[in-house]
This record gives sequence, structure tokens and C-alpha cells, in this order.
Amino acid sequence: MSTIKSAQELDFRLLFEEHGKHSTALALDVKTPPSNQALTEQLCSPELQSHLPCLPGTVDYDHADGLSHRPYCGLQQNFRAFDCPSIEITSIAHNHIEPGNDLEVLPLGGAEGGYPEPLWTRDQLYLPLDACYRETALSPSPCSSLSSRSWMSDLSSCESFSHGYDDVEGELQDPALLALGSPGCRGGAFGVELWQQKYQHPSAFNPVLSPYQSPRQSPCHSPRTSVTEENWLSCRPTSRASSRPTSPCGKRRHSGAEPHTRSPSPHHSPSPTPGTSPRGSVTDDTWVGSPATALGSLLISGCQELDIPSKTRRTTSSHLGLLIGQGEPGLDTYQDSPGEEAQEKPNLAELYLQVPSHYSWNKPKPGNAPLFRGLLPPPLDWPLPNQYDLIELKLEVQPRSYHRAHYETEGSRGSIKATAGGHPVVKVCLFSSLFCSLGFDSLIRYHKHYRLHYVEKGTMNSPCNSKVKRIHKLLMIPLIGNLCSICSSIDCAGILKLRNADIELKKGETDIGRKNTRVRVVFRVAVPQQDGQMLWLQTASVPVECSQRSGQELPQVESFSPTSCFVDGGEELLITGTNMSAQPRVVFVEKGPDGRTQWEVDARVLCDKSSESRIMVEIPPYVKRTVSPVQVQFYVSNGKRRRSLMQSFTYLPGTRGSHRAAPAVKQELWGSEHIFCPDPSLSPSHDAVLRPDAAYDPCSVPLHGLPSQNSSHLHHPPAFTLSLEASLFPQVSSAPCQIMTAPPNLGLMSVQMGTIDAQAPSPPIQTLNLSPHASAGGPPRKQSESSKSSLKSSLDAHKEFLLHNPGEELNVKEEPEEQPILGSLGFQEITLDDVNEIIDRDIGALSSCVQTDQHDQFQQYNWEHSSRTPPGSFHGDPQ
DNA sequence: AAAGTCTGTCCCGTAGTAAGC
DNA sequence: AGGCTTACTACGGGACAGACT
Repeated sequence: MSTIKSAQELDFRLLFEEHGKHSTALALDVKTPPSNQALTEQLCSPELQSHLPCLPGTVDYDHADGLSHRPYCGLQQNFRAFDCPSIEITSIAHNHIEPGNDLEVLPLGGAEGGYPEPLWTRDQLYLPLDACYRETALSPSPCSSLSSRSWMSDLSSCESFSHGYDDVEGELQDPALLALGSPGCRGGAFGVELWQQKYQHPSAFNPVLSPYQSPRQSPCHSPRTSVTEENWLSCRPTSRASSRPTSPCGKRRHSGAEPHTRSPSPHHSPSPTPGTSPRGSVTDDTWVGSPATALGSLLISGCQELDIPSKTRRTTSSHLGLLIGQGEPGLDTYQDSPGEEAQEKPNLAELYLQVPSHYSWNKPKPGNAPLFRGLLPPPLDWPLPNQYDLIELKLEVQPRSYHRAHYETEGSRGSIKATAGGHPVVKVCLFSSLFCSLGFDSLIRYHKHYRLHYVEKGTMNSPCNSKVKRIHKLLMIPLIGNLCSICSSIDCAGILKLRNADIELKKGETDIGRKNTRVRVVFRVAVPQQDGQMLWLQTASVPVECSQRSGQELPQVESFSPTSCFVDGGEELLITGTNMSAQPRVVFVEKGPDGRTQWEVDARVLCDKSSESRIMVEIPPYVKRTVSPVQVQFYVSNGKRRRSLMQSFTYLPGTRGSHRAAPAVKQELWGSEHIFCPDPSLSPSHDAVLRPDAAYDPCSVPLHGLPSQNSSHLHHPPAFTLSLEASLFPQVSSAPCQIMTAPPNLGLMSVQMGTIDAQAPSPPIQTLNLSPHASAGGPPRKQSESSKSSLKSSLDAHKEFLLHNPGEELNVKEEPEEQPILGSLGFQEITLDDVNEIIDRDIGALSSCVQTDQHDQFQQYNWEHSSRTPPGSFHGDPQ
């Protein structure tokens, strides 16, 4: 079992994750960890919370600057690699992140405490701070709106030092870039100063204090006193700003507002750039061609060599950088955003050096525990469980299934909302930093066409999320709270849509943006361990439809009840949601292992009981006789090829009246929400399935894993938990299970029992290495109070069922040997329906994998779906 | 080639905030 | 110091023209 680092160290870890990469050196003594209680008090202290992110008075600017140059020169021996930006920059891009248990640790000096001289490997290129890094990179992309560059607003907080990267490597390298004096950093001390100013006294932060211009001089003339994207950008030296076309200011303007910036044609970019892109945004020939950037000419030449159709010009030179990078995926992802311009140094060679050439999404995935040496975050597409040992990350409140993304040329459309108002809520039992990013539907990898966007708003007054770090596509949200659990309302995350042409232009790019409009929000949490490793947990949200039209027109199933019935059907199924047409169709389907439809039937819609927001149908009888529960799916169609996401429905063996619904263990993973929950006892879907009569509360939320502390089933007998765990994860049954008793102050953790012996080199718990996409799915729901309250009883029923039917839960659905993978599909032919099917199939297959008790298959699935690299290779070099 | 669909962009109203009076 | 006005923004919904299927 991995032990949790002492509270104080956690505290400081938090600080350093948040600040160390900002070249801030915190003179804190963490050698004497206080008690948990003390720490909790500390953390709960408003004073501390208000100062944690910045630690006024603790910053040593000299050292900060030093950090910028010397990645391992932490003042404190306790500073670890994660605190040192440089470490991260070398890590991610080259996939040298290794599971800490059985892989050789790369010479990352700070990983084990102390900061010896870094041993740079070929893949770990330490780039000293150099003024050249701050040249053109500082200038924002002329095509990227302020929205898309909103992360740059955080330059003021120095967190935007990371603006130079957009994709996984970049995100992961953020701290490194910071340390490297990335363009945004502009020399550690200054960046730190700004950052400190803003976060020490956010409300009082006055960018005028900076040596640069006042935000009031921003081209956008923001009235805000706080440093926003606009005013921060305006703070750049004019020399740099002039090197590139002026940003169009991005935001939509009212009529007459700055008419000079309005393009004569509605399709002309509001940007004042001389470009005449038919789509309006600054194009390569207007942007990349800027003589002010040495890289620009390089990019131009590269563009010319590749004979890029002018029609599909990209908005940023970074894309050209991709092309120059021979289309290597790693490079691709690395330079995926305007922000990557920060890394487009005048020296192309340096660009090559900085950007790993072999990074790829298609890399092996680890099958080990989510423990990593050092503090380097694993790649986003690295399969991670949402819980490990006593720690769990869960999305307590799912985002709304529809959030219209904004384009670069638009202003922000706000942050992602929750269905019932508010914002998604992420809960972790231990705190550290929280990464938030976008995934590609059920496949957790960066979405090429969407990007997280930091929404700076005044509503972030939660003590847990009052500080937000945006690292391009990543939002890094410090979590502050007690050790029991931390809820953070994610009200700072918007979604930015990148132009399809920009993405599709990339060499080797296979993802098409057309009709590819769904994303998942992926959350990660890093929990420092006592042994210096970092435990990374990850979970994902339900799919979020980002397109305007689809989001408005697609039927959205918010809830339905019941979630199961007997095979003879006949019961009434109430489906509630939105965009239900007057004459909807509800189609039940059963898909085979190959994803093909094996059974499909229209349910009879009871029109007299249906309305625009609800549909009552008569559940059709299942076509086949079965002795075990059968998982099928249904969707709602309102015609015009508009249909909802697949909803899982379970046919129970038997007929109505013959016997009462028997709980079916295997169905947990087939829950209507497609959510894989490591512990079935903690899954609301489990409850739903076990209780066919349980009405779905539209406000219910699919919990990813553990219920809240308020749940009534927090303390089940360990034996029961073991039983459940064995049923769900028989692959761990071969290893000794250990009942973990959580510390009294870790209420949330106490429900997580049945973990494995941490001494095991390859903890059986690793079988929980759910692909992150397994932990999310289905429509957004909230767990109703009734559901919560009934969960215990249903679990008891489950327990009883297990006791009387020990073999039942092992009766799992046949596992498809090979799941169709998205990458193998013809994207050019993909339709929205296809996407739906893919999603459904993907999730379903995952659940099936888990149920099959065949770890190999599950791993195979993971690899096929995320890396398509043969299993077993994860022990080797992920490259 | 035509029709429908989708994408990217713009328009506009509302609410909120800060500065100025 | 507090209230009012003004100016500006973010946010959100709608719509359009061109591209695409």
C-alpha cells in the first residue's frame, strides 16, 4: 500500500506544484510534518488558504530566478522534481515517465528528495534560460483570440509561463518551461513577482505595477483591473507585440465597437491582420510569414514544401511547426496551439531539441499501479484509475451534456456548467493539484479539436478552487481543504473549439473534426506519496456535446426509470430529457462483440404519456431467453438522424411476477451510466441496476467510485467489500487482499476497502487500471438523495445475493476478443450516429472487458484503444 | 447539380463590473 | 462615502454564408 505523505508534506507539495514551477522558492521547512489534524487546521485556515498559493513573504526571488536556470536548485532539500520546472519539461515529451514500482527510474534528480545535479539524458534536454526563448514566443498568435489565449492571462500569475504548450507534452512540461524561463516567464523573478502580486492579493493586484504596460492600455481596453488575457497581453513589450500581427482581440464586439477592427466582410477576420483568409482568422501567410520571426520563415518554407492547400491554412504557426516536425505525433501534440509559439524559438534546431520527435499517442500504456517516480505527470492518455488504495478522484457533479464551445474568433462562452446549475464538482480525498483537460470521448487522449479554456470569473470563491492554474489545455487547480475530502467546483473551465481545418491539416492527422464534437473533461489529481512517488488518479466526465447545433437538437436523455426489467418486458419506461420531439422513437438494441447490432426493436411510445421533455414507452420484450441479465441499450431519436446517446438497459432473467428482481452483480459495470466503478458497492449505477424499481432522479449524479461521505453506506463490513471486489475484479483475487482501515480523519477513504498489499511489486489493484474512459459515460445524472439513501439497502441486497449466489457474479458476459477501435474506422465516413455507436460500443466493450475477469483482455483493450501497442510492452520503454 | 448538413463566424441582448461623476 | 451613470466585458442564444456531404 502506498502510504500517503505526511500532511505537511502534502501541504507543501501542493504549494510547490502550484508555485515551484513558477520559479518560486518557498522557504518552508517540511521536515517535520505536523499531525494530520494540525495540517487540516492549517489547510482550513482561511489565512493559510488565502496565502497558500502564493505564500507571501516566502518567495526568494533570487532563488526563483535561479530556479529558472537551474532546474534542481531547490532551496529546500524537500523540494522535489515536481517543484522544478526543468524536470517536467524533459519528462513528458519523452515518455520517460515510469511506473515507480518496477521500472527503472530515470535520473530525475529531484524525485527522491534533494536536488542533485540533474542527469540529463538524451531525452531530457535542459534548456537554460535564454533571452531568445522569449522572443517571438511572447507574442500571442494573431489568430488566436483572447479566449484561446486566455491562458496567457495567467502570465500575470506566472502560471501562464506554460503557455508555450498546448498538448500533452506541453502540458506536462509546463513546469519545465517555466523553469526554462519560457517566454511567458520572462525571467523567473519578474514572473514570480507578477504571479505573486496577483495571487497574494488577487483583488488588489494591479498589473500596472509590472514593468509593462497597464492593462488599461490593452487594445481591448478592458475595464477590469484584474489581469486578463487582454491586459496581460498588452503588457508585452511593444517590440514583441509588433513582431506579430495584432490580435483581433478575439472577443465578439458589439456593433460599432472598434469598427476599425471589423472586417468588411462578415467572413473576414476581425483581426486587423492583413490576411485575407476566407475564414477570417489569421492564416499562415499572414501570420507565419511574419518576418519578425525567424521561425516564421522556416514555417513558411515548410509550408511551401508541403504544398499546403491555402484553403486549409492554420491559424497558428505552431501547426506549421508540426509539419516541420515531420508530422510526428508527438510534435504534433506538442505544438498544437497558439501558445506553442512560445516554444517556437528562433532557432529551429532548438525547437527540434525541445520537442521530442518520437512522442506519440500510440505509446504503450502501463498496467501497473498509478505510481510514478518523481513528480512528473504521466501522459494524459496514460490509463489511470480513479482510485488507488485509499485515495480516490471522482467527479461528483457531472458537467452538462451540452456546452457550446467557442471559437478562437469568439469570446468565451463561459465555463462548463452542470446540469442542475453550478459547475462540475471534482472530489478528491487527498489534495494536491488537479489537472483538468479534455479527452476525446471515451478515449482519454487529447482532443484535437477542442481545448480547455480558462474562464476567469469572479465566482470562483470556493476555498477549494480560488486559485486556478491554466496550463493551456490543462487547468491546474490547487485543491485546498481538509484531508478527508476536497470538493472543487470547476467553474473556470470553458471549451475552445479549434478550427477543423487547422487540425486536419496536420500531417498524419487522422482525427476529423467534422461531427466530432463531443469531449470529455478529464480530471487528474496528483497525490504525493511518502516514498517520493506521485500517485496519479484520473477520471473523466460524461460526454459533452460542444457544437451549437447538435447540442441544441440532439435528444438528451437525462434520466430514465426503471433501468431494468424482466425479459418479457411490458413495463413502462419513463425517459426524461430534452429535445424530445413530438414523435420520438425509442429503439432498443443489442450489440454483439463486434459492435454490430444483433437485436433492434422500436419500443412502443405511449404518446398520451409523453411530452417534449419526457417519453413513456412500453419496454419491448427481449428477443431471447436468458438465464443471466442481459445488457442492452436504447436511444431516443427525434428523427433527422438525431438521436441521443446510448443508454444502458438491463433485461433480467425471468418474467414479471415469477420472482422479484434478483440483483445481478455483473450488471454493475453495465450500469446505465456506462461508468466503471472500481468498487461496485460504491456505484450508484450498481444501485440502479440492483433496484429496477428505483426511479432515476434527474438530479442524480453518476458517482465515479466512492459515494460522498454523507452516503449511508460508508462503513460496510470489510468482508462485504472484499466480496464485492472479488466479484468485480477477480483478477485480483489471486493476490492477497488486505482490508484497509482508514484513518479516522479520512472519512472518505474509509469506504475504500479491499485494496491490495502495497508491498507487492505489481499490486493487484492495478487491475483497476481502468482506462480513464471507463470511469465515465452515459448521460449526466445526479445521484438523488433517494438513490443515496437506498444505496445501502441495495448493497445489502447485493451482499445477500452474493452470499447465496457465489457464482453468479462470475457469470460475466462474453468478452469481445477484439473491439473495434476508433482509429480503425474511416473517419471520413463517420457520422454523428457512428460516433454515438462508437462511444457506446467503446464503453460497453470496456465494461465487458472488466467483467470478463480477463485482465489480459482488459489490457488489450486499453492498448488497442489508446495506444494499440501490444500488451506487455509497457514494461519497456514506452517509446 | 441540388439539397441538406455542418462549420465558422458574426450579431445582439443581458448581466455584471469598474470607473467616473 | 454612497449612489448613479457610463462604458465595457463576459456570457449566451441566435442566425447566416460558405463549405461540405
